[in-house]
Amino acid sequence: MSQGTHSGRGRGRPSSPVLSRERVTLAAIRIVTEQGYRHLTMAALARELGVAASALYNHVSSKRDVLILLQERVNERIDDSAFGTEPWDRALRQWAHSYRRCFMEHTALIPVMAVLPVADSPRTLRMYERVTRALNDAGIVGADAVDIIVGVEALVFGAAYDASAPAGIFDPGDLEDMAPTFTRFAAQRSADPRAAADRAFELALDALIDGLRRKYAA
Amino acid sequence: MSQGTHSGRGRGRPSSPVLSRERVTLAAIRIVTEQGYRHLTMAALARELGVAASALYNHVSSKRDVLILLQERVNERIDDSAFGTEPWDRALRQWAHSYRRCFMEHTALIPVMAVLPVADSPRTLRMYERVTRALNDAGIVGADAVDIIVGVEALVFGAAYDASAPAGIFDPGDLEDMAPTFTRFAAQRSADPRAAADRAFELALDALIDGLRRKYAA
DNA sequence: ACCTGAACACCGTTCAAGT
DNA sequence: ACCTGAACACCGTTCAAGT
Repeated sequence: MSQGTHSGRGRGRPSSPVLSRERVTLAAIRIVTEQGYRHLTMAALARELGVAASALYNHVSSKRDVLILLQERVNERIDDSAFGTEPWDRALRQWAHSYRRCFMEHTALIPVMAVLPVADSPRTLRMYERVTRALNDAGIVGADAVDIIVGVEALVFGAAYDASAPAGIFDPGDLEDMAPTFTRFAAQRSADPRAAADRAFELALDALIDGLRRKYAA
Repeated sequence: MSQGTHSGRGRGRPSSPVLSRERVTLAAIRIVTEQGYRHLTMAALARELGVAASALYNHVSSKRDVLILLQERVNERIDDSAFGTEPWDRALRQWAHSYRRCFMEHTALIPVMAVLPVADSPRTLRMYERVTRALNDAGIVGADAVDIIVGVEALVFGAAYDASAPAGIFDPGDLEDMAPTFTRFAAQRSADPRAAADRAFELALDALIDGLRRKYAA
């Protein structure tokens, strides 16, 4: 579970090492933002850092480990501050919006993130604690509070995929005759697919939260 | 877009070919159900069919193409029949449940499915038409109808991931002190994580649909 | 038209050897 | 402790050659 040989604080020669988990993480972020996840390979990571690929394994245990490091950084930017100031329903809404925005450009992390034990991600755990506490203060306790987190997260992940989809996925092409009603209703989508994805998410999220509000009304 | 050299209906010698898109699909399903997606490689697929890996490329254009074929088969089993008989809100609920059940064991297909143009998937398009039509009959028209599909789908995909997660992902381990409230609320989850995932999905879906029902009340 | 066999350009990961 | 270089066991895909 706990990997990561930390650099030399002991005595002995001070031959300060080139690599560290921190450096690996930063290099990974650079590659991902500049070239995309397709180009994030152990070889590319090593090249970016000016070392042999095998050297990376002194600091991370696998490529999955690198993805977890990356996920931790992305998670850091999710804004959950509203849980301190706003009523729970408004805070939940703001949190979900920020959450989705963070993962829209990082859908490659979703399969990792969605099944990652919280024990391996302190940031995530801290976030969950904050949300749970706010729900608790609002009278939503026990399994229900966790279920709400899980449910909202599910919508967020799915919506992040949708937002990352290429334009025109709802264009039926030459299959139009098969789905005349859908084609007609989906036509506007092609104009601004990004805005359409935003609206779809907002519609679902607002309905979800409205349903929750009603269920847990004070 | 249209690949797939169909087998010989013409004259010439009847040297009936070994492969076909159908056979490739069936072999892929066999591998996936018996060994899991990790083992689905072009080499394994070829071995299963008793041919060279390069032979596959006479029938599919890429591995992604195989995954699309697979997705088409999984999609086939989603039950949308309730849209013919039940009120739209109940039908939506039943559809979402079936949808999630189908993709729980096929989360590997979600990244493909979520960004796949409907023009490449007749089954999906037909399903969308059916849902749209039912919503239309209930007075929900235009972009909203498509947004509802997209929103429900997002929740379904995210929830499918959650349901496929290994047991104990909400166990904080030695980080318990960091999140006491969350730990307490999540404790029950470890007993039966499958049932917990089901409940979380149901809670979110019911809230979502309740919110929609209220918004589009007749 | 459809298949084989060899080859290509990659992957992630391991490990003996060095300092 | 940390790095290199070589090697391993794979990937997906292409293509000339056969029938």
